[in-house]
Amino acid sequence: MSVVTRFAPSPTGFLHIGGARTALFNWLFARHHGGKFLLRIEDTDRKRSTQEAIDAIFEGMRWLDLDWDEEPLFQSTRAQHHAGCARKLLDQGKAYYCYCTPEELAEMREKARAEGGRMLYDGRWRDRSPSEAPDGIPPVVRFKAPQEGETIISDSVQGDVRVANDQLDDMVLLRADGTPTYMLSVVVDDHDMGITHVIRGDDHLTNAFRQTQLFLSLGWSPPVFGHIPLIHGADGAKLSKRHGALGVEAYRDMGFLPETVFNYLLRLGWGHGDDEIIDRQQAVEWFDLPGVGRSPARFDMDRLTSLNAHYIRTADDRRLADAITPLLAERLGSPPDADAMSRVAAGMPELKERGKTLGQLADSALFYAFKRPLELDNKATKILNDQARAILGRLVPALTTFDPWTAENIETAVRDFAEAEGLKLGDVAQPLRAAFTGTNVSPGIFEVAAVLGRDEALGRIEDIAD
RNA sequence: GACCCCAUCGUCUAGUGGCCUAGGACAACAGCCUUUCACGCUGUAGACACGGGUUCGACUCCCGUUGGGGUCGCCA
Repeated sequence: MSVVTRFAPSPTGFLHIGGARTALFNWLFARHHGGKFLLRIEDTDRKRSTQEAIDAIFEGMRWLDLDWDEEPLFQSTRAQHHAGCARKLLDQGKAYYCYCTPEELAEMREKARAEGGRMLYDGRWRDRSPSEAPDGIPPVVRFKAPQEGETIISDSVQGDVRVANDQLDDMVLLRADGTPTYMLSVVVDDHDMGITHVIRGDDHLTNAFRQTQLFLSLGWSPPVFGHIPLIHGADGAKLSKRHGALGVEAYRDMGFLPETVFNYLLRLGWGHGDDEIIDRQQAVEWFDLPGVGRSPARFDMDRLTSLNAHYIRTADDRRLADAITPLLAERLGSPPDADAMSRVAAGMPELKERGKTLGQLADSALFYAFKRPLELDNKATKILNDQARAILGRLVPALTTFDPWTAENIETAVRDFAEAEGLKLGDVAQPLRAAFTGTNVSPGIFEVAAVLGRDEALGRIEDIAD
């Protein structure tokens, strides 16, 4: 059997981190098994669905490079067909009209709660004749669910889960206005799309029972379910806006690389021995449902950040320079010029060892983009006292006597100078750093000097030296 | 409240009855390296929720308790 999975978000908001992981697992599972990964937009709630949300979902998927097969299916376009399936059940006596008013249902739940039972529909119209229908109340169509026995799903993640059928009520298939509900639409679409594996959040586990019954009632065999545990916030509760549950684009904007988010999400609830750094190719090869854990995982920003530091360190220099260009422009107040950017690119091998996010990377690269004379921060000002300025003044001639201008030669020159002057290397290096960068923290100072070039380097020294 | 799910270091996890004096990673702490900051390296601290079984032997299997989570819409 060839595998077909799907990701079916409802476009009522951005692609949040939990949804992204669901998409990731579906994508991985399909790719691992050489099957198809489909996308379905569940926009049946027209009031809450927006084009912005649809765009955000597509964008998030592309950012993570989760490519889908075939054109995305918009569920709203299939409403007629869904309703037809409900009528078929009606004709076969597997569904019925219910004339309860919302008030009546509210009262029913109120009573159930008071009596300590489940807040279920009591099936009061299940066996009543339509001739008893009250005037002026448009009915909904309810599914005539089995009342005895139990429903079992063999979940690929959770194992066999069973529930007594009397714990499940007759769900609404068609609303009073004739539009299909989520329960009906999902089942019909999953069937029509040939979905073999439904991988989704654990919060859908109870829906799986009802959907299984519906599949059976329509004469179809249900797909294999895999309910993956939810992602929780640091406090252990379901990730919500309260916890800063953000869209993937928010993580992009915070300076995280897509491969970081990919790797992080992958390791949340799934593991492969002691492996931590796993690229997409390796993930496709290794991923499978039996490896997915059953307990919820908490979102950990520290770990995400640490992974990002790793992926920045190993990323291509040119790509990083391009990625931080807009951030530099923001900080400078205008786009960095070509000279500035070539220095930034040249300095990238050392810079990327230090930045944990693209924002930090931009901050640390900023001094390369500055124009002379540099503005000194407090630390640099403190370092550049009269004595330090005098030292730098005497150092200048020593920096003009050798070629080529390489980190190695610069280091030799500075060390020789320090020795000749009876100074510790730090007595020269720290003032140099302050002069070159305007601050007290930077990559190795000889590499910085080399990247700046002799003219720029000497210029920056002369700007502050006596 | 009812139903369902879950339970190993602070966090993510390895572990599928003996390889476990429970391994790795992040975070924490100490140190080394060093011109600063990182990186890197070394080390320290840190967990099988509890109670019963089953077994020659349980982190691993069963039951209960406790704790956490999810679901109970004419939302998806």
